[in-house]
Amino acid sequence: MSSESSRKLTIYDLAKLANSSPSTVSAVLNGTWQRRRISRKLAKRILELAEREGYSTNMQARALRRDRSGILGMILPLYDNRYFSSIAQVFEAEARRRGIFTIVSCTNRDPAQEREAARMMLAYRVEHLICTGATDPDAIAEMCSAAGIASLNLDLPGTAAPSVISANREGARRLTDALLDRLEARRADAARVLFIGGRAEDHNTRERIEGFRQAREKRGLATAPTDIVTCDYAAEKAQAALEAYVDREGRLPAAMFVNSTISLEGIVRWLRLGGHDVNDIIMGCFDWDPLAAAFHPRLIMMRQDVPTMIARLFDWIDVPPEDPARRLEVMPEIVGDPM
Amino acid sequence: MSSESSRKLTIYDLAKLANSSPSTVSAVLNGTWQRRRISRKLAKRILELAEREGYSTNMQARALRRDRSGILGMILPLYDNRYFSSIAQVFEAEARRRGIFTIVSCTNRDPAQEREAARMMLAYRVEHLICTGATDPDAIAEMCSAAGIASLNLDLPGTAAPSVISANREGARRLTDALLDRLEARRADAARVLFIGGRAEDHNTRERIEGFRQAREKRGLATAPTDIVTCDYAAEKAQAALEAYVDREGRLPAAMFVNSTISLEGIVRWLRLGGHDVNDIIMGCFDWDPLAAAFHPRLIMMRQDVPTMIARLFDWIDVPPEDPARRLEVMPEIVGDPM
DNA sequence: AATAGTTGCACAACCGATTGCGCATTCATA
DNA sequence: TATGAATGCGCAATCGGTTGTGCAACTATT
Repeated sequence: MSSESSRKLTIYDLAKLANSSPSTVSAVLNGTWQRRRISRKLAKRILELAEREGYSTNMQARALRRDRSGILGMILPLYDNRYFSSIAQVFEAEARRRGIFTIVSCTNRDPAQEREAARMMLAYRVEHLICTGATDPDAIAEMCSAAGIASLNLDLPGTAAPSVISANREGARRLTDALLDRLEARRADAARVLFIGGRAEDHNTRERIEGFRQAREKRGLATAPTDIVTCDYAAEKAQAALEAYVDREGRLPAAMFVNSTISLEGIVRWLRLGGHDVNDIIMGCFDWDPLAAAFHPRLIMMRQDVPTMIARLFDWIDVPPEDPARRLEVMPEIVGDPM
Repeated sequence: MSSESSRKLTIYDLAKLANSSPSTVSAVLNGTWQRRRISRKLAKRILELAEREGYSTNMQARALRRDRSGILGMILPLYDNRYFSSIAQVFEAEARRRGIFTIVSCTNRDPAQEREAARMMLAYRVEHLICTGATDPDAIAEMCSAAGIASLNLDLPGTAAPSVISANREGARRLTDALLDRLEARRADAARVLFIGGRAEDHNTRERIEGFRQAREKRGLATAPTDIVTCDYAAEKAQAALEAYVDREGRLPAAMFVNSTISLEGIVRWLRLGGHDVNDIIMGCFDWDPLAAAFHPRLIMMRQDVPTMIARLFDWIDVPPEDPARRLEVMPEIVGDPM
């Protein structure tokens, strides 16, 4: 804490102050001093000195020499929903617990930004790159493998790197079951169930649609193409899509499978604006938001198990799977009173 | 893209391939070649070569030599609300536009984590450190100035570094005015207005309380200590605090000034659980969340002007203010039909 | 043809840490 | 007392860029 003289303190300065050598100081500071047979006494003296002078290792120099940055990179579509923000937070927390530094960058579901962010992360020589919800995970996996850096996919799977994702199909089956149970309890027309939100070309949406279809099929219900509206995630798109659906059908759906909280926002807004009671429609959302739950306690939500997903991710950071196309599904949890 | 032979390509490899020297390659790649009088022809050849071979600058080496990392650091309490997540996103977007790399770290409103994150960022030699909503901004500002690194505060002000914050007092006055207008329109008892959420020791909460008080005073209304409950931000705390208030007063408040969406969550949940109609209470929230707005269109919200705040922040990154205690207030915007 | 100025590039010394290697001491053993 | 092993530490090369300096070769000037 003393002598904030002018420039940053280096191991050379410390060596001079301690009447020792830079290599010794280095060994002491990075904990390899026993292996180098530095005496405990000298080590202690140097450590105290470093502490007193407020020394901090220059990570650039260390990274350069070690050829490892000690940084973990993650790219993320957005921060603005509970799922992704929780991914970022849990990821950071676990990394911090391990003393690893993280760099998180959001890329707005835009393939060009994803590539650009990946390029930057590779330039900073991150040790692993986690691609979360990437629109083109394989493109990034290839950039990484060309650079000799391991990459992992999260949330949306790829074929060129191992992937940890939610069990979308099974989760969707369960969510759909819950919706259908409620419809039966209410003796409503189980045909009028609408799946809304997401992208047809995105793996998770496809899986959820398949789960939706299977759950209905099991009860002898057919699913028509008009029952499924993959209008992208944005609130405005969901709003417009619901309006179009109601125009066409002439009435509201009896139940809805909403594919994200962001879509939910548009749907709730449209219902409000039209003077409808949100509670008249049985709603499930494949996502979780506590504020939505507070406002609408009858809303059924699938909460994706972020802590487990991140834990599996770190398992693979520790021990990379041999199969580069390895895929692991983590079961999400249904929240909100199912009946 | 060719020859992903084995190791990462360096300027030495490129120099050999181009029959040139590392210094020339370096100058070409970082754009200083004209100043060094490298011929246009050679520059072009080297650039093409680098492109073809997929060269990427080792940022650690560059940072070490230049003694500047090209990284901007930000610490943040959390990602899980729209205000902070939007700060992170807008900050990143602007930095990306300028070709600057960012590192964002969330520190859970915990002073120890804040210091630890700051220490890491300083070790990575960030060029500026932005402290957002820090519980102890001055401690971090001092760490930074000891390390010779500029720091700025965002959202919560400090005295040791310049601060960009919301105009909390004026915003709170306006929000309170809107609440009181509605109360009058409804001929409800304007005395029963509750300010809830936040921390008494935090600058923003104090300012908002002062604005709340002033707006009421202007209408001849006194504010009692029991009208103000700074129970921290967490949903559970707000829930418990509201319950205690209602127990004591024997009835619900006529209106509420809720100090954050996270507190709002607890309040709405408690009202729902108690079977109350959320619409019976006139509510304002000093924060903004589109999902809440969709569910509760009568809710009045103050949306903090994140784009402007970030723009001012970058103004100060470009040209640091002379006064280290400089403070700038950015006006938030009232959203939701005021009447 | 001699001199001065310009053009075009390469040399080599850094930046701050890490690490293989080797050289003095000291200690144990014969 | 000589010999071998163990102890304790410093030397110097290295990671991959950046940048001050210098030196040819070429052009313009008188």
